[in-house]
Amino acid sequence: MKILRKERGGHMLDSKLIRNNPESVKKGLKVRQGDSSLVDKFLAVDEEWRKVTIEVEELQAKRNKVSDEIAEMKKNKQDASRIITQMKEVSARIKELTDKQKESETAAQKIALEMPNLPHLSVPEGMDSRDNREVRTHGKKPSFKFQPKAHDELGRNLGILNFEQAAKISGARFVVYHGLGAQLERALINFMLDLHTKEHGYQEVMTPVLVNAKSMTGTGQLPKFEEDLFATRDDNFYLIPTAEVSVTNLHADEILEGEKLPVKYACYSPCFRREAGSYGKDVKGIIRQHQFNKVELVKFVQPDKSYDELEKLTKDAESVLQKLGLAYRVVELSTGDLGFSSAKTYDIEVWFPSENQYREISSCSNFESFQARRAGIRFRSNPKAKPEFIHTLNGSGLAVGRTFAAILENFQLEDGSVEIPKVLQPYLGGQKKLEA
RNA sequence: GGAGAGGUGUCCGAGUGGUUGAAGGAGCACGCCUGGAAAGCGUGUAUACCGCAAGGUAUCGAGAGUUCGAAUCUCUCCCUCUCCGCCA
Repeated sequence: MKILRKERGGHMLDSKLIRNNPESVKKGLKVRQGDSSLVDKFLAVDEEWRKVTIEVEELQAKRNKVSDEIAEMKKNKQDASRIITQMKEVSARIKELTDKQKESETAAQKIALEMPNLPHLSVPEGMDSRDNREVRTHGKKPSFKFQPKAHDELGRNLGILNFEQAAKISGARFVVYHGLGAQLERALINFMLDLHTKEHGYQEVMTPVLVNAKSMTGTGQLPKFEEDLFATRDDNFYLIPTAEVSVTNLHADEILEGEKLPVKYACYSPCFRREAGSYGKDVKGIIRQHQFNKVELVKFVQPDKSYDELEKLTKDAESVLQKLGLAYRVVELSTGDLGFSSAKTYDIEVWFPSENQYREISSCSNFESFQARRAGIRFRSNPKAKPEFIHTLNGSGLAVGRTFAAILENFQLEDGSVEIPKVLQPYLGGQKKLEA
């Protein structure tokens, strides 16, 4: 029976919301280019579930009552065999109905887990990324008196990036960092973690990068996006595509104390993505790799604060770019471009001179209670209050490889050397420049 | 990998087939007591689902089974701990 409870809790959207406001849920799904027919499918199965459940519970109530009577009779040495025979039938019927109940339960869950989150009302409506809205820009784009080179060319020439070796030992979409390159990557990780832990109040964690299917379901990667994930062959593990998965699930099936909120974590981890369906896209350089490093920020907050916290989270991520001196802009994703689990997302895009365009380097999202419902993360606003679903947020702070690439491109000199941003120099033994 | 032990409510901990949602204790909350506090005494202290409600149902690691009835019996799995082996 426990599984029933768990599965009910496993819905992404509140099943009561779907039941009571099917039209607004449909609208929400439509506006983000989702499949609104899922609502009617869910409702049909849910109705069946409720019908069976009511009957099951009535019979169970009867069984419980008669069982007590049988116990009483036996105690008084009375013959109970007639009732026992009757109850055999009742039990058989319960079994039958329970199977049916489980069936509709599973079906309802399957549908519900496929439903994406509903967008927040402030999110601009749109079909796709072309309808995203620029919120602000920051920093001055560098101007060059020469043709700026792409980061992969710079990295190769400096001897700090080696794609051939990576292809040899692994395959396409991998890279090997050498010497100061490896050190720069490490410096960036340390710089970001120090900034977020010392100045922004995040608690540092380091988690497993291999997680189970339950965790992947909790944050929304499963069941729908299995093809994007790497999995281990002989054990039931998935490699995390982002530390969001392991960090958010840190508090799965927990009830947090309201006074301790917000809980904020910063986590460095390697991330693994199959990039299925992105063949031919960003094949050059380190922009799109199967494995990359990222410092992730994750927050658990009270629902009424989550949108303020999203603004703060985005600014925390932005401050990394500000300190590094990289030009960027913040973009608000339209309903059509929103990630599966997100209610609202800001992308931070850093300037890439060789491409003459901004590219995503961070994605900051408010998931509201979507992940909390799937993962069972709740809080009590005070010790006596009823538990409520918490709101979860996360954002890259930042994608390290892309930051590495942006530094090479933005701070390159005509001779192919690269100036190291001041804030990173202490992390590199005072080194001021990358030179061949 | 081998051998063994164990998984019960916020925590500790009883419970081996019948009013056990679950003894007892701790903690916490409220009340009494007190000049105030401690002690002491009393009361309360899970979650989810269905239902307008009354109420009902479920939950003692997970799943399956035996039974009229399972926290208690059987099987499978997961996890934790101890010892041995191996090892960064």
